[in-house]
Amino acid sequence: MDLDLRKIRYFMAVARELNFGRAARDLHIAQPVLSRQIRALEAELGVQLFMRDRRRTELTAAGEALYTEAAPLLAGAEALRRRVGRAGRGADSFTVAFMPGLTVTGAVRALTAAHPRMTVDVLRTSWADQVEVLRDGRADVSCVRLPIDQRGLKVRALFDEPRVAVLPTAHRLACKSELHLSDLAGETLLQPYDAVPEWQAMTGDTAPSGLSGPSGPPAALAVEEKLEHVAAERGVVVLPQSTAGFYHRPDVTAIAIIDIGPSRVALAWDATRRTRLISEFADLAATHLRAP
Amino acid sequence: MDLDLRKIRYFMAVARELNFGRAARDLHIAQPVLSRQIRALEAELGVQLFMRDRRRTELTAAGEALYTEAAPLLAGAEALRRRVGRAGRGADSFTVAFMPGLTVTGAVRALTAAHPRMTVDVLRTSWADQVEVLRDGRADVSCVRLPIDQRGLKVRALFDEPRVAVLPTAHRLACKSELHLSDLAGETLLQPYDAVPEWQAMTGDTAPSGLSGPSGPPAALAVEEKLEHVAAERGVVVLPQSTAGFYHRPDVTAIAIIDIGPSRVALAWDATRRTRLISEFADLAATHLRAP
DNA sequence: CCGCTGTGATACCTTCAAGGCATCACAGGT
DNA sequence: ACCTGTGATGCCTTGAAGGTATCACAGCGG
Repeated sequence: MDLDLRKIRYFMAVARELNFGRAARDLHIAQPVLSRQIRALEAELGVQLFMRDRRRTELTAAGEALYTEAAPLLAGAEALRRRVGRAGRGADSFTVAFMPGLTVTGAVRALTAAHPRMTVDVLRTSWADQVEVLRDGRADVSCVRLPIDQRGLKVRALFDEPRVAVLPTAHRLACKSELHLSDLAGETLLQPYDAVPEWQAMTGDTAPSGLSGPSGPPAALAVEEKLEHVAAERGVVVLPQSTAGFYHRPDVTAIAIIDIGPSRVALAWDATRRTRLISEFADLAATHLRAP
Repeated sequence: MDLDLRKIRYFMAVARELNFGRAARDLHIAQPVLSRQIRALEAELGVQLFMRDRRRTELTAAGEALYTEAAPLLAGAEALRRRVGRAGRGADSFTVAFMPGLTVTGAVRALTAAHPRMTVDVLRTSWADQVEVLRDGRADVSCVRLPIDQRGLKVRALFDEPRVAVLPTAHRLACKSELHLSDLAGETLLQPYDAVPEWQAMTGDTAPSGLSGPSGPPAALAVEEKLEHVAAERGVVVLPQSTAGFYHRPDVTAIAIIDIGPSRVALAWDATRRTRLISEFADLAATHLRAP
C-alpha cells in the first residue's frame, strides 16, 4: 500500500555503491537482508530497479528515475520529523540560515520586533549546507549565494555585490586599487573552477571541479582554510566582497575585480511550506539586507 | 529510524475525523490497532499529537503541524511510485494536463515534433484536479486557471482572457453585446462567491463558498451541470471566455463582462522535478497557447 | 439511581516481515 | 585447479501489525 521509506533508503545506498555487499555494510545490515529487501521493493513497485550481472550491478531506467526522485522524498520526511518535533517542544520558532559574511541581524531584529513571543534562531551554513538546511527542515529560510539548485525551492534575489581577488599582501598586485581578470593570468586558482566561470573562459582550464595545481588540496575548503593557503602563497581565491571582508588578516589583501560577474545574494525557502511568516521575513530581508 | 508512511496515513485519517472509531472504519482496520499505531507514532516522534479527553479528540500544536505538512509528503510518495512505474514500463513519456476549454494541441504537437520517440500524453482535469495531478504525479505539467494554491509548484503565466456571463438565451440581457457587472444585480450566481470576487464586492454577499439562493445545488459543479442550471433559468454563472465558448448550446448565451478582472491561464509544475523537458514545454506553451 | 451508549485503552493471540547466520552458485583471475 | 568477490537461498528468531474480547469512563434518559 504505502511505500516503505526504509526500503527506499536501502535502495539509495545500493544505487550509490552499485554493490550490495558494500551498501549493506554502510547500512549496518547483512547482505542477504539487503538483497531480499531490494527484491521486495522491486516486486512492490512492479518494476526492475537493477540489472544484476553476477559481476556488476547497474541501474535500470526505472532505477535511475527512483534514484533522482527519491532524494527529495527522504529529505522531506526528515524535514517533517524535525518540524513536528520543534512544534511539539512548544516553541513557536523560526530559523534563519545564512552564509558566512552575510549579516542577517537587521531582518532578524525586525522579525523579532514584529513577533515578540516567537523565538527567532539563526544558523550558520556553508556552501555545501546552504540549501540542504531547507530540504531537511533545519531552517525555514536561508540567505544564500547563487547559483544554487533551485529545485523544490522558491528564491528571491536580495542584492548583488562585486567579487574580489584575495592575494598575499606581499604579492606584486596587492598594492593596486582594482584588478582586471587578465591581471591574474598565470596565478593558481585555489578553488573549484566552476566557482568562477570567467576563469575557465580565460584560462581554458576545464578540470571538472577539483582545485588547480597538480597537488592541490581537496575541494570544498572552508573560507578560513582558503585564506590560509593564500597566505602561504600557494595561489589566489576569488570571493564575494562581503565574504572576503568578513575575515581580516594582515597577510592577505582583497582587491576588487572590475570585469567579472557580480555575486548574487538571495533568500530561499522550501516551496511547499506555509507562506505567512516566510513572506513576511522575505519582505523584511529585502529592506534590511543590502550590499555592504 | 525512518518514519513510517503507514502511520502517517493513519494519523491523517484520525486528524480528519477527530474520532478513532470512525477513522478506523475509514481505514478498514480495528479501532484498537489504530489507537496503538497513533501512540507508537507519538512515541517515535517524541511528541503528543492528540489531546484525548474521553469525550472528544483534538489536535495539539504538533498535531496541527503534522497535519498540514504531511499531506505533500504522502502525495510525493504517491507521485514517486507513479513516475517510477511509468519509467519501468519503458515509456519515456510526458503528460500534459489541461482544464476543459483550454487547447494544448499546439504545444503538444511541437513537443512531439522535437522528441519523436517520446510519448506525449494529455489528461483532462477539473477545477478540483488541476493542481492535484501534479502533486500525485499523474501529470508533469498542468495548464491551469489561476488562482491556485502554489505551494510546492512553479507557475508561469501564459495569457489572460476576459470573463463572460452565461445567461439563458431568453434572458432580457441576452441580446446585448457586452455587460457591466452592475447589469447583473439581482441575478442569482450559481457558483461559489469566491470564484468571482467582484460579485462579492457588488452584492455584499459573503457566504463562505456555498451557492447563492436558499436551496441552491451543492458547490463544485461541473461546467456542464452549471450550464444545465442556467438553461433552466435558475441563475447565471461567470466563466472564462474559452470555457464558455467550448460548450455551445442554443438555450444559453455568453456575453463579455467588461468591468471585471480577467481570468489568467498559467502553466504549473512540481517545483522538485527535473527541469529539462518541463522548461522546454513551458517555452513551447508560451508561444503556442494564446487567448482564443 | 441505574442502565445504555459511545469513547479510547488494555490484554492476549496470530501472522508475517525484517533481521541474522550459514551456505550456495557462479564469473574472473591467478 | 583454486581462490576471491559477487548476489541469491534456506532456515531460524524477533518484533511489529493485525485481529477479538474486554475494560474504564463520561454523558444521557428513564
